[in-house]
Amino acid sequence: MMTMMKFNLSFYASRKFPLFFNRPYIIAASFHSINRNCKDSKTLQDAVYTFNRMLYRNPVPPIPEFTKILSVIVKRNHFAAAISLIKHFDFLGVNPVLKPTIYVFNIAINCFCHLKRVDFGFAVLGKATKLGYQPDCATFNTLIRGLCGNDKLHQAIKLFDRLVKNGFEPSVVTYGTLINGLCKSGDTRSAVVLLQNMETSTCPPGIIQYSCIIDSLCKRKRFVEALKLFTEMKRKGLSPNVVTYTCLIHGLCSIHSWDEALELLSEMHARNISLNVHTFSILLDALCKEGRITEAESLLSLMIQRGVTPNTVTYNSLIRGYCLLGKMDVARKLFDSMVDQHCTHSVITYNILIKGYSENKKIDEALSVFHEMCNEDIVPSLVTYNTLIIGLCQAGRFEEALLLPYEMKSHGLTPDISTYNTLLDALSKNTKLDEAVKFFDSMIDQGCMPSVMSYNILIKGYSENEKIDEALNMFSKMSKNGVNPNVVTYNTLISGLFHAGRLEEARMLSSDMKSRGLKPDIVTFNTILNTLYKNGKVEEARSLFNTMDDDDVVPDIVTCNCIIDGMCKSGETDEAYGMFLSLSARGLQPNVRTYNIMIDGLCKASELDKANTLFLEMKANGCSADEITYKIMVQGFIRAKQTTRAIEFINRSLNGNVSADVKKWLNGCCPPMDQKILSSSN
DNA sequence: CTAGGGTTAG
Repeated sequence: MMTMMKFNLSFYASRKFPLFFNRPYIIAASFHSINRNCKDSKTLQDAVYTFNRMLYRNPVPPIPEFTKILSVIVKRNHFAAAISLIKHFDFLGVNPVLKPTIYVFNIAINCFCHLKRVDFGFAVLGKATKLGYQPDCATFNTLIRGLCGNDKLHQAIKLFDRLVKNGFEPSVVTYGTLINGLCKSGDTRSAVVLLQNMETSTCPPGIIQYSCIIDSLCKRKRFVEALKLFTEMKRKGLSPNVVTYTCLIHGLCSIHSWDEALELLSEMHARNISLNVHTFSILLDALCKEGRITEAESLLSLMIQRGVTPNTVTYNSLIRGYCLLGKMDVARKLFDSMVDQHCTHSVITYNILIKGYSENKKIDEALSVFHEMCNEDIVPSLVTYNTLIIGLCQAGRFEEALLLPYEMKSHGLTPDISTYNTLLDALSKNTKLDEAVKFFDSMIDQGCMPSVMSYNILIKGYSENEKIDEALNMFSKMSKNGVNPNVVTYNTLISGLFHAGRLEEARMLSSDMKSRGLKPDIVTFNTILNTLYKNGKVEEARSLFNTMDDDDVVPDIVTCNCIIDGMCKSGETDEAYGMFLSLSARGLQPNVRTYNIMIDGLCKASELDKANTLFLEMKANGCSADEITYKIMVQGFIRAKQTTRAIEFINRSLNGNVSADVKKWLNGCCPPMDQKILSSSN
C-alpha cells in the first residue's frame, strides 16, 4: 500500500468544488440515459429507487451499501445519474451518518471523467483534501485515466511526475494506466520507456503491461517489435496469457499471416491456454473477411463444442461475412436467430445489416432495417447515419441523403467530417461538381472544417472533368488553408495530369511529393506504370518496376496486371505468362482482370488452347468470367476462323447470365461471318 | 491497467 505521510496535497486544496446541484447538463444527461434503453432504464430506476429508500431508512444503512449501488449504476454507464445520487451525501460535515468515504469521492471523480469533465474531477479531489480526506491510489489512478481518455495525455504525465516527486509510490495499476494511455495515443516508444522504468521500481511490470504494449505494436503493424517484447516477457519468466496471445493472433490475422497465427495457436495449446470468446471471434472474423464462410461456420461449431458461447460480437462478424458474399437472406436469418441464442442486437449489428443491404443494392431493405432498430429502441449512431448516407448516394437518392444530416441533428447527433465528405464525393462523382463546390463552402458554415479528404474529393472531381487547372488551384488553396496534402492528393493530381497529357508536370509533382517527405505508395507506382505502358515506354516501366523494392513498396495485383498487359501488348507473351505463373509465389491472387489480360494476350499470340485452358482454370479458382472474358474468347476464335467454337462461347455467355451485347463484340470482326454467327446463336 | 465487431477520398 502506498505511504501518504509526506505527501503534499496543498496544490489541490485550492480547487473549486463543482456544484452538483442544478447543473442543467446533468439533468439532461440523466434523462437521456434513462431513455436510452428500456431494459437498462428499468435497472437504473430500480437502483435509484433502492438508493433513495435507503436514505430514509432508520437507521441509515452503512455507507458501503450505498456505494455498492453506485458501482452498479456506474457499470451501466449512467454517470450523470450516479453523480446526482452522490449529491445526497453530506459534503458540509453536518450529518455524520451520511459522511462520504474516499470511495464515494473516487466514484464521483470517475463519473466526471467519463462525462469528459476531468476538471470537475480535480475539483472533487480538492474538496476531499480540504475536508481532510486522504486520497488513495485509486483516486489518482482514476484521474490519470481520465486525463488519458480525454486527450490530455501530457497533463496525465505531468500529474504522474508531480505525484512521484511528492512521494507518491505509483502502483502497478498507475503505471499500467499511463502505459495504456501512451499506447492508445500512439506513443508506444514512451510506453516502452515507462515499462523499462518499472523494472527498476518497486513494482516490476506484469503480463498486463506487456500485453498492452504488444497489442499497440500489433495494431500499428510493428510485429518485429511486438514479437521482441513477447520473447522478452517469456525470458523474464512472465507467462503470456490468453489476452497476450489474442492480441498477437489478431495482428497476424490482419495481415493474413495465417501460418504464424496458427503457430501461436499451437503454442497456446502446448501451454494449456484455452481460447476464449475473444480469440474465437477474432479468428472467425478474419475468415469472414476473406470470404471463407464455410470455415467460419465450422469454427463456430467448434467453439460451441468446446463450451465457449458465441456472443453478439461473434455473430456480428458472421453476419458481415454473409453480407460480403451477398447472401443477405442467410445474414437476415442469422440476425433473427440471435434472439434464440440469447444474444442481443447491438447498434453495430444493425449497422452491419444496413451496410449489407445497401451494398447489395437493396437500399429499401436497408431503410426498413433502420426503422426496425428505432422501433427496437436501439439508438442509431453516427456510423448508422453515415452508412445510410453512403447507401442512399450509391442508389442515386441524393435528395434523401442530403436531408439526413438535418435528421441527425434533430436526434442530437453531430454529422462529422466523414458524413460531409461522403455527400461531397457523391455530388462530385455524379456530374454535380458545381453543387459539390457549393457544398464544400457550406460545410465550413456548418462548423465542419474540410479535411485532406474533402480537398482530395474536389481535386478528383476537377481532374475527372477535364478541369485540371482548377484541381491544381485547389491544391495550392489547401496548403494556404493549413491542410497538408497526403499521398492520395498527389496520386490524384498525378493521374489527372497524365490524363491531360501534361506528363512533365506530373513528373515534377512526383518529385515535389518526395521533397515533402511523402513516400510514393503502391497507387503512385501503379499510376505511373500504367501511363508509361500506355505511352509505349516499356523499358522505363520495367526499370521503375525494379525500383519499387527500394521504396519498400510491394507490387500488388494491379501492378502485375499492368505489367502483364504491357508485356502482352509489346509481344512478350511468354514473359507475360511467366509473370502470371509467378503470382502465387508473390502471394497474389489473380482476379478477373488478370485472367482477361492474359487470355487476351494468349489469343492474340494465337495460343488459343492455352487461352481456353486458362478460361477453365479461372472458374476452378473461384473467379467467374465476366462479359469481357467471353468477348475476348469469342473474338479470339473468330480471328482464328474457328467459328464453331466462337458460337459455342456466345451460347455459353448467353446461358451464363452474362449480359452480353453480342452484336457489339462482332463489330469489326470479319463482317461476312456476322450474319451467320448471329443467326445460329439465336 | 491488457484483447474481438460498424462509416468517407486516389
